[in-house]
Amino acid sequence: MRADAQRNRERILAAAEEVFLERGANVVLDEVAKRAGVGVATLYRRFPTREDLLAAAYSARFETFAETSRRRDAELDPVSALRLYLEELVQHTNVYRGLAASLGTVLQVGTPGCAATSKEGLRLLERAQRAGVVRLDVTFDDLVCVATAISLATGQHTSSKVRISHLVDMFTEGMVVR
Amino acid sequence: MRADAQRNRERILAAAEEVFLERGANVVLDEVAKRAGVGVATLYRRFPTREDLLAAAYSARFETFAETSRRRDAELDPVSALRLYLEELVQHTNVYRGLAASLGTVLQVGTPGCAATSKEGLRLLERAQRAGVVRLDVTFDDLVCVATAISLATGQHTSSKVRISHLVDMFTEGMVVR
DNA sequence: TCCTATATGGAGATATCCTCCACTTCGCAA
DNA sequence: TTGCGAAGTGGAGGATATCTCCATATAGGA
Repeated sequence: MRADAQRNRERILAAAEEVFLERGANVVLDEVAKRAGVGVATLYRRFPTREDLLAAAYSARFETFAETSRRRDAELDPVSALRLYLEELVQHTNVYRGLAASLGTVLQVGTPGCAATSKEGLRLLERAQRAGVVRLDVTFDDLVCVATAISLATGQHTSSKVRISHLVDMFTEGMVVR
Repeated sequence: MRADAQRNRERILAAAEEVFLERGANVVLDEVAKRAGVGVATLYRRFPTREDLLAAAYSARFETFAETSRRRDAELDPVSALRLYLEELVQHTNVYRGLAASLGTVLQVGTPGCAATSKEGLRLLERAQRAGVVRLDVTFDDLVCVATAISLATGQHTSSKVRISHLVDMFTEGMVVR
């Protein structure tokens, strides 16, 4: 990519981050372009769909999230690790209002951060399954569905950390082998 | 309501049912008006928002659904009844492609069928809670969010009865007292 | 039959998405 | 350096969708 294009790409991501934070994941994209000081065409050329932009804007956060999770691996038993992963995934999803409904799509976009997050989730899931503490019929997509449900249930109202934690507990219990 | 207005209302609902089934819940509403042989203004006057129209068009189905659920009350234990309710709610939601995202709003619109469905869900939930088999901190809104998430996760692909059932199981497990 | 509250339709104002293309800029090769 | 082709750009405007305004029509009671 040409240097100027790269520069614009970064400006767009910075603007997207700001605008999504302020006004949610469903803002008019012209607003993002304007804030980035760039034409809409440039934005659409680089990020053909809203999900592409969301995934890219969120990539860095997701990257950090995955890395953090990976790093504390040894400290937690498989179920606690999975539980915490889910809780943090929901919290991240709630950062952009309206992201919940697209979480599945966004995670599939394949941005480095999204890929890392999916990979880490899968790793934790499989670890727990190998340890025989989580049901074998649970898939990573199921986890995403759980995170979506919790995010939908808690996203509207101002971040109720307690309630998120509560719901995560509840549904993690549902996945545990008894 | 004047007789001609009533007639038009019914035509709009019949057209909406057809069009939503064929092309999903996000079709252009002009299409519905055209098929009903009515101006758009008439449609918007009667159903100010898409959700109003969806709720009205879906009212009959939801009515039947609630009634069916109510009728088999004696045959099932509280958890099985709740589980089946959830599964059927998701299946109904998937009938109109794209309805999932509006499920919460639609259920709140207060059409007779929607009200009956909410009421029945709440009844089943409270019955299970009184029987001490479902956690007391689960609300009806949580159920709706779960149904929405499952519907979002399964709605795109056809023939996902197995997957729906699996996800419903998982979430139900989580809500059960152990 | 008349009269008016009620209802109608479709043109068009408004909003959003996305593309086209004339023009600009980068950066390599000579 | 400079020239030049490939890469990139912006914003006007087409396409699509939503929703309203208001001149006109009509049901149905008096």
